[in-house]
Amino acid sequence: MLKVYNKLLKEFGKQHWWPVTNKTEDQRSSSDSRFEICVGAILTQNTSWQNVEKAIKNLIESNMLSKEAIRNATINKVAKLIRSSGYYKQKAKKLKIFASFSGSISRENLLSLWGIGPETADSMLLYAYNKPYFVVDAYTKRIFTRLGMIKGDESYEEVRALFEKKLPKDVEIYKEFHALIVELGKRYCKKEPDCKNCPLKSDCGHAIKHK
DNA sequence: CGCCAGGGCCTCA
DNA sequence: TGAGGCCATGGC
Repeated sequence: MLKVYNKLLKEFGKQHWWPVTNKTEDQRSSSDSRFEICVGAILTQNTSWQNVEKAIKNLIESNMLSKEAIRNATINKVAKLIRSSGYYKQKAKKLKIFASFSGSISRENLLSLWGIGPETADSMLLYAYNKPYFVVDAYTKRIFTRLGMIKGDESYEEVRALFEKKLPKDVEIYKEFHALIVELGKRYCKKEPDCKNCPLKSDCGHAIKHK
């Protein structure tokens, strides 16, 4: 597991995922940047990050990227701004529900909110709140199934538990590893994988079978 | 034109 | 508790 991480880190370098907006030009507070990460986590559900970036840009330009602004806006107003991220009516509702949540941020509380499932909750906890929850996504399952390290029919929680058991409990490693997994999934371990050029081909039984 | 992207909810067995 | 349908835009 750590070997895979180190290989990917060497191959791709640091990914620096979140926070996205450059904090040089405006003095956004850390709570602003936290909220922005959580918004991104919701908007990117089953959606390419490019489409999400446009939506976030629209929110910023309308001065709407804050809990208060989203909480006080109508669903339609939010929906219009985030249209490019897809599923925009659902996501507008999800954003409003999250922006209206005033309890403490725990995994259990996040999961109790409509629109926040395990991956979104863990993304928020890890990237916005620096808590050691490993984020499992479709790429993670696909890649580690092909690597032969899981069977592929495990539940989200089972896969998460495996990673958290195998890896040192280190937030920075969790953040970087998940980002690297996404990068490998996008570049090589696609639905139709490009095994020939994959940096993990020497470790991967799947790559050997598929020439 | 078809396929898919940094999922989650609902329904129905 | 798990499979299948649904949500929707934009890039290639």
